[in-house]
Amino acid sequence: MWIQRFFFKKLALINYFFMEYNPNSFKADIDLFWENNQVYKVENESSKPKFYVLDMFPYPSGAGLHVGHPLGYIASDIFARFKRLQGFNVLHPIGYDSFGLPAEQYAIQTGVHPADSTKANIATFKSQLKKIGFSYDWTRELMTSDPNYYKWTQWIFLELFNHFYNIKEDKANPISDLITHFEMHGSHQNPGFHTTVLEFSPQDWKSFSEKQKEDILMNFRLVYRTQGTVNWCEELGTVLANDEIKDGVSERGGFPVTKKAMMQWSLRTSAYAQRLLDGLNQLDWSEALKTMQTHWIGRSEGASLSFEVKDSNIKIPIYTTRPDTIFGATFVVLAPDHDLVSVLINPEVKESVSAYQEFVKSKSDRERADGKSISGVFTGSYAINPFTHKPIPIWIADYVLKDYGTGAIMAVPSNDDRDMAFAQHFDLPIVEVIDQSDFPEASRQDKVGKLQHSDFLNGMDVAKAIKEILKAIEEKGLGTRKVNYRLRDANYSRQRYWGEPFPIFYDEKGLIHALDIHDPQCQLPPVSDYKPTTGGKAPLNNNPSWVHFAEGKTMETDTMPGFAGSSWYFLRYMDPQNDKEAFSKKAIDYWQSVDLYLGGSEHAVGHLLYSRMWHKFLYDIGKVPTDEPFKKLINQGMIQGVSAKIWTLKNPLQEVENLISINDENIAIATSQQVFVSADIIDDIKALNPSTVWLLGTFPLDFVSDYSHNMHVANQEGVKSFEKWKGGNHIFLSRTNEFYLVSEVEKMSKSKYNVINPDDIVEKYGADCFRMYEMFLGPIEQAKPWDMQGIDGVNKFLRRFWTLFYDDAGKIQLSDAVPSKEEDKIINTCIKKVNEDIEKFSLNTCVSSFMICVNELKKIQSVNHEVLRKLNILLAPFAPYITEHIWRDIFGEKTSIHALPEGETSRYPLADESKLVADNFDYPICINGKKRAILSVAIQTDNKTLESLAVNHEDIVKWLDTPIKKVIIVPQKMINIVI
RNA sequence: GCCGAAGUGGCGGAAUUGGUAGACGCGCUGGACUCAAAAUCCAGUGAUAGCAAUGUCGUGUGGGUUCGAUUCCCACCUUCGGUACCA
Repeated sequence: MWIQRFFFKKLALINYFFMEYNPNSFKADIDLFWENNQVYKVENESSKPKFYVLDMFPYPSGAGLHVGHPLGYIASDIFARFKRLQGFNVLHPIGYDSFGLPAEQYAIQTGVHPADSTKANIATFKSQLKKIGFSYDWTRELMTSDPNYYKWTQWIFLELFNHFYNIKEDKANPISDLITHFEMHGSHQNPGFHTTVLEFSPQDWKSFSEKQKEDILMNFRLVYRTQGTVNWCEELGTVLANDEIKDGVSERGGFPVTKKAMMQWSLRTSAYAQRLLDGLNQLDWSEALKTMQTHWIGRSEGASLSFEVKDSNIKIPIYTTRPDTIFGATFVVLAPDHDLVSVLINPEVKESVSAYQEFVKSKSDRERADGKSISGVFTGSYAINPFTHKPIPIWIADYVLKDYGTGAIMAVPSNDDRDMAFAQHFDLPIVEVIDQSDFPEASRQDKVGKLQHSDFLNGMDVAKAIKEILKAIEEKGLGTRKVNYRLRDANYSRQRYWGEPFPIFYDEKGLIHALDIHDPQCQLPPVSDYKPTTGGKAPLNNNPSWVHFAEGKTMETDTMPGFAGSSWYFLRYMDPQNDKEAFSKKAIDYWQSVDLYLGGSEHAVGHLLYSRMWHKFLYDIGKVPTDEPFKKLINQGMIQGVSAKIWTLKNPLQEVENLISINDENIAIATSQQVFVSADIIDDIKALNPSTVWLLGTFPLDFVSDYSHNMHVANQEGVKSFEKWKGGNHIFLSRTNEFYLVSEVEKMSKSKYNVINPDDIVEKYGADCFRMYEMFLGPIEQAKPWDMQGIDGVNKFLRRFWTLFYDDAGKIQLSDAVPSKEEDKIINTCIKKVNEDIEKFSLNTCVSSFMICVNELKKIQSVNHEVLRKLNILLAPFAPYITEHIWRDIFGEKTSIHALPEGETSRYPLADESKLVADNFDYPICINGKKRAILSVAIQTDNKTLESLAVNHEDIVKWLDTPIKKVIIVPQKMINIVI
């Protein structure tokens, strides 16, 4: 008997081995098949229409890929495969944004060259990506830190350097054109976009020294050198990026950060402000994203005018969007670092002014913003209001910024909250110039109301008053209408090692010279130390022989910012191996621009704005045929991690007494011991001692024994391993032998110990399941926490799909019969829905449709060859492995499901609408909008018959105790009876 | 503060231009198969009252428009993301 059983079991095992769905049994085979046949290799020439699907450039961090990263990659891969199956020649590349701070930080700590750690990180990243089955053309892989790539980043830099923005032609032109203009006409009517107004004649120009000429041209070049401010951290001896600063202090060490002026390279983004704004109209981006860019560019219309200083010939230029309120301008405020401050200060206030300037400098951006405190000092001088002719005091205050407008404002307390607050704080006069009594909801800055106390403007509404006052300002020659942009030029220098070196050196006179980008000197040299040298000089100074590479020549030692390499990488994918140019004309003429870009909204204004500006510039100089790089853009939401947090005391020693008393144990506590408290007793303790200061620490998820609770619970073993991992002795307070943690949803990050590695999921469930589950989680744009709970549903679906083709006996014999009416309906419903939803990027509902389709086919036990073949192709973009396997194993195909032979225009099934027409429709009959009955009728039934059927329906009659007022029939939707 | 997104069962989420709220999946409950378990299959599953038929309530809150509102309008509340005094 037991022998028989044994035999039987063994047989079952064999069966299991061959016929059960086991994704990992054929994965390697298919990966090899794809690679050997170069299924995803894309040519720059094709008779097929092109389509370019781009993924956001990943930074290859040491932590590797977590389940959040692939969300967008999977979605774009589905779309790329969908397009390919529709007969498009699809460019779908990947590469790495491999310059960046983490690698440099790692180098400082370990001495490992960033190139080496980056290489290792990329290898990990790539192996992880490969496991998920993306249809990338790996021959086009690139990384920004590769000299063969950044050579062309340097080339673009030099092109920018050698161009200026021609405001008359509204495009970038060679700087040589401008020089010619200066030689012939001097500065007069020059077409160059610039920051500082200069006046000189052609004779002046000729007499200028090389250095003077250079300085003038710097005012026009699209990348230029200027005095910029950086976040300086004295204790670390380094410049910090914004995201390295937390709450006004350095993230590492918590040292104070101040503003420091340094000569910096800067990118003249402001020249393109209007075009960047206008270009948004033609883009298929979400309105949310366009709004964000619009705000960032921040166009405002107003007037620029001058206020004369009393008893002086100095004029203060100001910018205002509310010229109508000028009669209410009761003081003038300058930025503390405004150039005119030094000449305006009265001797007796000199000290207090300079003290205030120092005070402002010491404040970080964050402090300026956070501390709502009002500060400022009086300069001792007065300006004359050009309309009231009254003297008004001139102040300096840090709420006015040097970089915006003219760095000076006319303050109108009645119509600006900050001016009002300032006036009240320093007891300055306030004149209410706008009567807003008709608009009780309006804030003081809203442009509504009637003018008062404003001479000839009295009685006008705001819109009219603005028009009139502008006319008056221009007639009197006080100023002009002016458009301003919030968008500022971008700092293009970094005092860092791991970035693109500038192809720039300085001669003995300090003149700037460009290097040939093919010169090996342009490559990033090794350094003895990755830390900055004293005085905030960039780490490249640690290689003196590179810096002083020739007699009298000194290299620029700053490096380019992260956005340099990532602002054009999508163009390089078109022609990645080209060593003659960044990309060939042929390649760009074929691929044009990106058709679909998928990425996170964190890049909304940074990367996406810089890329657009570079692209417009490349368009201006004739290198690209389009002036916008990304036609359609979809933002993917973040997949968040669920973190386990543990309560701990900020100041254990003081609090310990209370804690012990409730724990009923006599524990000796050393000062170094940390006390952790179970979340379920935290309230009790808080009640005992309200002054206790609590902190939430992170608790690695690996140690949590039970994932199913709302609140994580660690058992004793988990607590022990946590303690071991922490090192030292700690005290854990809990009522039971379990320890309660707090669960929190937040960004997945290594430091929060909440990272889920996709490798593990692929290993357990297969790549197809992982891909479909990520899509099934919800809409692509929405952020959502990663939760493994539902993955079984997708896994079950794939198994059921498999059993349409395989049973215990092996392959199922498919039937060549014409599909039944029911089969046709099931498959065409699914085809229709999936086609529509992929286009809409509603991929979660696609997965649902597949589930419904398989469930229904299963129910009627369909073995129809045609139907199942269609379904297999339909599913291929989502689950490339199982479908490729079935394609070959069941349908006996020799070439890949994703490789359309020449001549086949589209393989992706299209719905046959005629199969979807139903004979009957079940009308819900509602009474006053509430469903009361269902009426099943033939589809052609006319409204009159419907009405009489409805009002006589047995479930309806009993409701009709009052007369019918109206019957509303919406064909093939519903019937509503109004009583 | 401002800008943007979103609030629907125990959970993830579905629902065309306003037209049967809760598709699909998870979880849960019961059943079949099994010596048993797993897997699989079948049925049920918003709340509430009722043995049931069925009724009432129900899409963050309060109003409004409409024959009919998750969807449109107004006000408010909450959460998430971005941003920082932009004249």
